[in-house]
Amino acid sequence: MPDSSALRDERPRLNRDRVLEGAVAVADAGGIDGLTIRSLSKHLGVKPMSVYYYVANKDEILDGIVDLVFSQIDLPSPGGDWRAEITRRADSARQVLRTHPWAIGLMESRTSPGPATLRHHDAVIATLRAGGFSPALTAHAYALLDSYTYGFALQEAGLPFDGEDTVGDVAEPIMERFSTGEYPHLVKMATDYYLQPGYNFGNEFEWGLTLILDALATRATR
Amino acid sequence: MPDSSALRDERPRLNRDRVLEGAVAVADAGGIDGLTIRSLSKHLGVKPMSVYYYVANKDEILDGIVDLVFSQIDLPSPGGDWRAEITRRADSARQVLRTHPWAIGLMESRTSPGPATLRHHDAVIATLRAGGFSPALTAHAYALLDSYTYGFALQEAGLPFDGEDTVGDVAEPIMERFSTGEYPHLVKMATDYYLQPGYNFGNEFEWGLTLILDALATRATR
DNA sequence: CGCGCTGTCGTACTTAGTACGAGACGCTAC
DNA sequence: GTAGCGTCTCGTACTAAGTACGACAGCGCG
Repeated sequence: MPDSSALRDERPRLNRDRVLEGAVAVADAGGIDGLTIRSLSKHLGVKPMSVYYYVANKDEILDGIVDLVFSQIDLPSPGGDWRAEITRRADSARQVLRTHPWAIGLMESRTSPGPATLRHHDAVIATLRAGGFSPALTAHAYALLDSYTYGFALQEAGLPFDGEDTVGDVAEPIMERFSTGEYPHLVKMATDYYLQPGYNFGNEFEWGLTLILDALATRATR
Repeated sequence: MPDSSALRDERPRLNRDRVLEGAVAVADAGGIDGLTIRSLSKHLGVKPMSVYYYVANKDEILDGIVDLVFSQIDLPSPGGDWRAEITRRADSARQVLRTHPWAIGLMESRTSPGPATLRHHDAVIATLRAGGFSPALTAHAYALLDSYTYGFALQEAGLPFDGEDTVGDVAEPIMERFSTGEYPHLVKMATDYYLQPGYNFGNEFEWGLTLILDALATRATR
C-alpha cells in the first residue's frame, strides 16, 4: 500500500473556511438556533472539539458567517451607471438575505465588520461618488439604501410563508382575531388586496427601490 | 395580627405582565443573551420554575416582549394629517427600537404577530387610506416605510457606539486595515465626512424619511 | 374537615459551550 | 533512527441554561 494516508481519511482536512461554510449550511437548514457546535461538527464529520482548533469560540463563528454572507452580495462597479449598479447590488443583497435570513438578526449584536463588509461599503461609496454624488448626499443615500434593503429583508424574513405560496394558510389563524372586528382596516386591506391572487409581497421591493432611486437622482443633479 | 398574608410577602404576586416587563428590563440591561430564565427569575425575586406558571416556555416570552415593545410605539391617528401622523409614528418606532435594540433581531424568527403588532398595522393602514392613498399605494407605502424604519434601527443597533460619543474610539481598530489602502473610498468618506465633528448618523433618519414622504406625497396626489 | 384550585418551588434530566490535556501523525536536526 | 516539535483531532468533564415532573403550601368552599 503505497498511499501514506492513515486509512480511509476521506475528509479533505478541516480548515477555517470549511468550518464557516459548514456553519452557513447548517444555519440554512435548521435556522440559527439549529446551529450548535455539535450539529456543526456532525455536519463536518468531526467531533465537537475539533472545530475549536479553527475558531476561538462560537461568537467568532457567528461573526464569520455574517461576513461570509456579505461576501456573497454582488459589489457595484464604480465604473458603470450608478443607478444600474446600485440596483444590481440591492437586488443581490435582498436575494442573499432571502437565502440566509438568519443573517439579518445577527447583524444587530455583531458590531465588528469583517473584510467583506468593509469591501462592500467601499464599493458602494465609490459608485455613488463616481456617479456625481457629493459626500453629504453619498452619506444620506447610503444610509437610506441600506436601511431600505435590510429592512425589507427583515420584513420578508418575518413573513410566515416563503415566496408566493399559502397566503391563506397563514391568514387563517389570524383571521379569528379579525372576526372580532378589532382590526377592520387591516382586514379590509387583507381581503381586498393582500389576499388577492397575484399579490406578492416581494414585488414591493422594486417599487420602493424605484421610488428611492428616482428621488435620489433628482437630488443628485441639483 | 389581622393581616392574613403569609409573612413578609413583599412581592405583589407574579403575573404574566410582570414576567414580560421583567424580561424587557433584563434584556435592556444585559442584551438578549443576558435574558435567561434564571436571570429573569432573579430579577423578579422568584425561583426559575415559578415563571413557567405564566408562560409555556422561553419562546413565548420572546414573542411576548416583541409585542410589548411594539405596544410602546405611538399609533398614528387616522383623523390627523397623514404626513404628520406617519412621521410621528416613524420617529416613535425608531426611538423605541433604540431603547430596545435586541427587539430588532427578534422580529425575524418570531413570525406570529401579537395584538399590539396587529393594532399597529391597522392604525397605519387606516391613516394612509384616510389620507387619500389607494389600496395599492397604501401597500407600497407601508412596505416602504416599515422597511426603512426597521432597517434604519437595525443599522443603528449595529453601530458600535451610542448617540454621538466616541466615533474615534471605534474607528481606531478599523483604521489599521484602512492603512493598507484596501478601502480607499471608505477611508476618504470617513475622514472627510463621518469623522468630522458634528456628524451624527442618527440625523440621517430624518433626511431619508423626508425623501420618502415627499415622493409618496407626489404619488398620492396623482 | 376534606377537596380542589392557585401559585411557588426543589429536584433532576437534557442540551450546549468549551477548558484541559492527551495523543496521533509527520517533519526536521542530530 | 530517534528525539523532539508543530499540527490537528478528540475524550473527558465541568458549567450554564431550558424545562419536565411532581410536591406542597395556602385558601375558599361545601
